[in-house]
Amino acid sequence: MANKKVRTRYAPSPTGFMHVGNLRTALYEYLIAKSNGGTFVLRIEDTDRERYVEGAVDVIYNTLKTAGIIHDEGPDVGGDYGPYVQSERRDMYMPYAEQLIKEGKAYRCFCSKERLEKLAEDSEFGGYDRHCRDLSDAEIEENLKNNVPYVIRQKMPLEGKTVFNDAVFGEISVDNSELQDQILIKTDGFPTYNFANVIDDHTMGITHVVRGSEYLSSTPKYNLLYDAFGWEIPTYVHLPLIMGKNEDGSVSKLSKRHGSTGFEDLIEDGYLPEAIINYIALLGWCPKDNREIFTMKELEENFFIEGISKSPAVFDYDKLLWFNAEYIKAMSADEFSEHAMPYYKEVFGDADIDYSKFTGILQQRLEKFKDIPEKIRFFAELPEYDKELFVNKKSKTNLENAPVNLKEAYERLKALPEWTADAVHDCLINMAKEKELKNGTVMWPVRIAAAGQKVTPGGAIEILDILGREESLRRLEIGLEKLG
RNA sequence: GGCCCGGUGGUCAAGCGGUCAAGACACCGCCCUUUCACGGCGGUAACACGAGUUCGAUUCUCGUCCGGGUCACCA
Repeated sequence: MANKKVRTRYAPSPTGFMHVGNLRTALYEYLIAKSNGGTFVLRIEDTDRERYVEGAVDVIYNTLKTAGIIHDEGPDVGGDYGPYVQSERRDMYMPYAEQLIKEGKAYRCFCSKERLEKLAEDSEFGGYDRHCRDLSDAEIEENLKNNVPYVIRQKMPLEGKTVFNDAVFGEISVDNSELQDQILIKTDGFPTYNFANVIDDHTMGITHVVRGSEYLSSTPKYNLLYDAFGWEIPTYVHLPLIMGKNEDGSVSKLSKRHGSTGFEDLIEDGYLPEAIINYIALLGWCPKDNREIFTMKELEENFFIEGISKSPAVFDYDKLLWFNAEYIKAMSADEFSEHAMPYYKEVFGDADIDYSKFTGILQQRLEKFKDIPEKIRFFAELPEYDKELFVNKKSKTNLENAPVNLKEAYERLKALPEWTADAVHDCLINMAKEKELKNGTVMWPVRIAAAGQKVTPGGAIEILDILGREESLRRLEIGLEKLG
């Protein structure tokens, strides 16, 4: 086994929605494969036609692609173990079930739905009573002849335990008496999810079955199937659940009521794919050196199964936001501008503007690109504001000195031969020095007049520089009017 | 309810018999500073509980409690 090449698979149902829990499962499957030089397979489990959603498969492709989780084999890229869409494999399951019948490990169950329902109502013993397990050959022949619909069930051992070893949770033991004679093939001839899963995983050579811990207690059923066929049981890697925090402080499995839980929702909310991946990689896994920032490549190099945690983790949007800001800060200026451009345009339309200056003031203080418009809107239009904004204790400004200093600054700026950031800077700093004032005493009223709001990205000098001479002076005049 | 799993600060988490119980996010304070941020420094805050085993338990065992998962002709 040690030498066997690792193969993992991600087997989503096309529902049109990629939950972050599923995304993390896909990520870990990918990382387990890649960190071992293995192969990552994508298999689409679309047997449930009733749940079929138009375009849902594309959502899967697009999500994996933008997330950087690239599969080596799959419906779109092919491979030696196809087909990779379950509905195209439907004919291969029945022979396996029939083989089990022949070997006495499974049987046809002719029980009607009504009988089963009654059974569930009547007894506190929930489950099938194995009524058809020991039908005589004659009875079976009779039913077959009369075309009585049937399912195929597996014969579970009546006593003993099934024990297996999970790579994360360790040894798990379940009494066989807990296990029902599970259905392998449904009345319509289609395999159940569990059965198809085992057949597919085996025939596709999957070595590591990675999935959420909700499968932990049903894993013995899978193993009994592997045993029945005499197949090697794969390595199981069960992942802890991702939880969401409820308003009352309790936690439960992450769902839509906790906020955005789909990959596309998160993107829509302004989170970068790299940040999302980085964050969820650490939600349930910890590197040896406790590092936080990882590119996908670095994750591939550092991931190891023993680092996976057993306990469920609460999804923390604050931490995700921090990752997002880190990724924004780490961008080159050009990269930042490229991401920011749609938002710049949202505020300024097609105006001819040197946006690089915006990038300069925004990059270090931005958490999400979608926050840009609200941060720079005041450049496009001076907001209504109250003159009380000119009062700031720390800068030692008040309604008495603000008009005086603003007036002085205005006159000096107006006389400036050229309007550059340096020129404006020197002008205002010199004024403060000459008047023996704190820099802030001069800067504060200027910035307030120029911006019309208390909090701004960048200071007075950057704002004046971006606004340009004409608009700057106009705004300062408005400020003086307000104060006068 | 039966069965399975989990339980270190508000959150993510290191730890794997002997530590003053790391680190990150969030929060608070200070510094830097023309606001806000960024950055720097510092702070508050945790081993669910009770028995064992042991010279010594956050680490091992059992019980209790709490939390979650699972018991389909769904996937």
